[in-house]
Amino acid sequence: MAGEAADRDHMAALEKGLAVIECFDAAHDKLAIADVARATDLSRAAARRCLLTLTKLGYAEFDGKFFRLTPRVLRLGHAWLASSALPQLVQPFLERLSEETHESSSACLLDGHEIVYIGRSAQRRIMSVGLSVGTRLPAFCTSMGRVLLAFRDPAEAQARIIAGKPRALTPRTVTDPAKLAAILADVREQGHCIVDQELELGLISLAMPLVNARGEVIAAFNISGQVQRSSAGDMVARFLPQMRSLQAMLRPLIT
Amino acid sequence: MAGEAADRDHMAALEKGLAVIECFDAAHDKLAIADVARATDLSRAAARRCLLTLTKLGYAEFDGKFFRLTPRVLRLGHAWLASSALPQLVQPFLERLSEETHESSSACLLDGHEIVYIGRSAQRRIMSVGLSVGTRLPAFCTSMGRVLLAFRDPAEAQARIIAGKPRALTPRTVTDPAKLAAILADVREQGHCIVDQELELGLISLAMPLVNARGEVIAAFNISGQVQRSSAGDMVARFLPQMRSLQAMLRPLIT
DNA sequence: AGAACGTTGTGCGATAAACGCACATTATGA
DNA sequence: TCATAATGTGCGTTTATCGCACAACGTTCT
Repeated sequence: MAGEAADRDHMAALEKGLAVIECFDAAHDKLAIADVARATDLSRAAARRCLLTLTKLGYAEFDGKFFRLTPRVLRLGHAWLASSALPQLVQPFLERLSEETHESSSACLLDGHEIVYIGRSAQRRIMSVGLSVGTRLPAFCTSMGRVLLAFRDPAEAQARIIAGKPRALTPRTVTDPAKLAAILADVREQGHCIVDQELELGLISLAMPLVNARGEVIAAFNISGQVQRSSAGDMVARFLPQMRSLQAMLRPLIT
Repeated sequence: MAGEAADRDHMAALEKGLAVIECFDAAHDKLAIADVARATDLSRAAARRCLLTLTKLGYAEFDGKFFRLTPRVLRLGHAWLASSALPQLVQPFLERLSEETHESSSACLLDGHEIVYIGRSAQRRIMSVGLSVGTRLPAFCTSMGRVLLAFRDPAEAQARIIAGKPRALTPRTVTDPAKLAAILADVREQGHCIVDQELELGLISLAMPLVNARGEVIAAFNISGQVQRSSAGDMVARFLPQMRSLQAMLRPLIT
């Protein structure tokens, strides 16, 4: 067992196939071969081979003109959901929190410069886009994202922010890395983060870290509501105690 | 444009990689190379190449001994969730139904001989296994599965049942294809299906089809509870009206 | 109608990528 | 301590993948 393996063995076909799956999204529910080739930067022949293989395996279907994913691809994401303890652990707590507060609550992880939802209990539809497990949002302008960035090495957080090329999503979005660094320092000190309409106008959100038994921040959870129902100050006053209690309750349960 | 393409181009590497991802599940959250090779019937070398590639792409991680999936694989399942209208449409309705009834409700599709959860609102943890979007259960012994089978061609339903090799999950599970066929006929006639502790002891579930604007059955939804809280008859009496109302409400909204 | 364009399916030779074996090395456990 | 099993690496072989070129097809112009 000597040094690390060279990247000599790199299954290119697998990489291409996964890219093909990922190029389907809300705006592109059905795609022709040429569309996929363009979206993935593959040759038409390669895109076609991928799509044909995916169809043969049941992950996609073809109506003679367009390809479309099938629910079978859920197996892939579910492989992680089922094999990871955290989502199953936090989901019932989110549901209770959501029921008690009559607001939506979520939990997520940091992945690169994005946050990934791993649990959610919605009270009403609050955002224009639907949120669900697996949804990804930019970390720099979300309450949970800022929490997760705040509890990392500042240089690394900065790098992740810049890697995400922050763009303003509302007139209130802070995109300047220096200002964000100052905000993260505050978040780290206070132990929670509130984001007021920086992701979407009318949306306000309060997040806290999820800490494991060893004291490491491994995820974040939040409560979000509409600004006309509660101001930022309101939310902190009304929900922070319950959130702290949930945080403490989960801490010894997370390995 | 002549006859159908031969399966000459079949990207074997893609098939293997997807199989590797899917071999992770609740019972196998971290796997060594040899474990994956056994689970997928690949050679150790091939399994290793897949895992290395997945790691390089960020879908898996390696701690020197075991491989583990990362939340990045959620991108794959999310590609379908985002590109399909149905899950986003039904989720808020499930949450309302669940809130009104104080019981858990779910929606699912039929995929082969299994049902796939595409939405869920849990009121409390009722099953020993955690249910979430992407979870798969056998169709033949679940209320939603029987609904979805009942509204298909009986011969096809029969074929799907047999393909699934029905096994009894509780002492009450019906596994005989002939008896199942009779049950499906009843379900079709009544328009709903109740399953009483055939999936798990103590669990009782009432399902109905989700019908689109053209009158086609495309999915199913259910309410499930614990037998000590409500008998089968209770559930039909208490929940059927609300479920019928939800069914009618959704019908014109589903394309 | 006819032409020009974009898209698709197919075949094929060339290339490199994936294969699977063997060997050395290192845990793990009886 | 020895035996078993798992891992990393290298290499010759095979075959899977590539990307081009061509023909067929549908659309949209003039």
